[in-house]
Amino acid sequence: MTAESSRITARGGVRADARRNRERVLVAARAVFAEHGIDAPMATVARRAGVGVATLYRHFPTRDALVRGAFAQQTETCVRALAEALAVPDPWQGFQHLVETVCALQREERGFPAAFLAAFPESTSEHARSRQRAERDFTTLVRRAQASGALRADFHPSDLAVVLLAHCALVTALPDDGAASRRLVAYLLQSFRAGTANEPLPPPTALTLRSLPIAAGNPRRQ
Amino acid sequence: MTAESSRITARGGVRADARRNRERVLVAARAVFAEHGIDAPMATVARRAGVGVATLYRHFPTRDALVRGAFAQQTETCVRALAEALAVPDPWQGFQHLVETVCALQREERGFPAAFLAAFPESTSEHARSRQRAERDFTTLVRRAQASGALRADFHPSDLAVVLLAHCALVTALPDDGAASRRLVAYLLQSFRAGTANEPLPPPTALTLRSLPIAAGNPRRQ
DNA sequence: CTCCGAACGGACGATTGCGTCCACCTGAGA
DNA sequence: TCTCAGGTGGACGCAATCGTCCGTTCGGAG
Repeated sequence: MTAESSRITARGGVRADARRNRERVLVAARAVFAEHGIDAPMATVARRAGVGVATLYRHFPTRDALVRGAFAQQTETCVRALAEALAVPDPWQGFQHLVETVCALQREERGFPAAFLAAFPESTSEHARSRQRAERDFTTLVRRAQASGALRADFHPSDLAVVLLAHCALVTALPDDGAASRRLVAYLLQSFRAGTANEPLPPPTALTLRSLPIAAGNPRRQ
Repeated sequence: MTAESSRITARGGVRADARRNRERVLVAARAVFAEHGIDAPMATVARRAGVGVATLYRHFPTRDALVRGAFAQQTETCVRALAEALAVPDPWQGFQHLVETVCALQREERGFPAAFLAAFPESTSEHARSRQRAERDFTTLVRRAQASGALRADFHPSDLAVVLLAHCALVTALPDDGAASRRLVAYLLQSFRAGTANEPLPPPTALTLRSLPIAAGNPRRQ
């Protein structure tokens, strides 16, 4: 009965203030990651959330856990987008929808791209499974679009990774309104489309060659 | 005469061992930056060069100075590529040559992309001038290619920055043989070409969605 | 060969971030 | 209201990196 009583203390067995703090930490984490990148000090997140460091560590033992928690919702959206894409009748539109949705997500939630690409290194078997499944579904989407003749035959599913990786850099490096991102995506989608002429593009960016973005080197995390 | 005598001590007024060490530091810096990213500890560079930390700092007071020194040659190559591109008779080929050369450089010398994009924030007026000039020349190259009808009319010079930034991420993140890079560049160049059908692509990468590259967040350097 | 000062290497203090420990506080069941 | 398990915050010890200081070494002019 001891277990019983303690488990019922509150909604889901977690004390109300604990649950509230967890939420505050997640909000703060998203804000801080967006502002300072995914490597921002844990203490910064804690301060922003108005909690102590220990509290943060109790809820999320590792930085990875925090990152995963912070962007769980966005990851969910990606999975949903894939399902939606497969549901769209026109194969090309489905493909386009997927690419644009994921890129838009990367664009809107700064910090998410890196989190997304961090790729759940070890992760639970559940994550591995869902990821594997996403890959299979995407391949299906590609084959379907190619069969319809709208997607060029030599497009390879791995090209999606190339696109996302490249696009990631853009949105991470630019404090931008997203013009650069939209432009890159438009260029690429036009290349992906089987043998078409050029279509209109979104407006160009205000970048100059002597522009600001300092792309910090990327030490291999080991 | 004191100035005279000290200035003539050696080739260029610098002691022989000093000049030798400077060179060793530069070589080490390129190697270390390529391996661990541009944020690698200064001490690592010093150790690799077989010199003390102080020596490193004496030759290059700041990390920026070191980075700039290490990749001066590559920067020079970029400038030369631009001149070459303008010299090519066929405007499209000139344009293509430039994009491919710069991207190849980014690909070959890992660490250089970030350095290149670091964009000499303040830098000497000389650097500023040479950069401004590069921009002007590139615009000329673009206009010429557009006038010939080979480059799509809505290509904007700022798109080069978009390409380089995106491409930078790819080569920085992937320990790759360059397949992804070549593929991205090919896709983009096809999009840039005015109203053409698809042309053959380099082979796809071996990336999977659950792939390795961890794109570290990129805290705005401040 | 002798001597001077430029160049050298390594130690050092300062700064910053990480993750844990412990004493205090509080929500909620009795 | 009372009680206490679980929650909380901040201080702390540890590790990594930075940039400087200082005593020593060695190139090269006379």
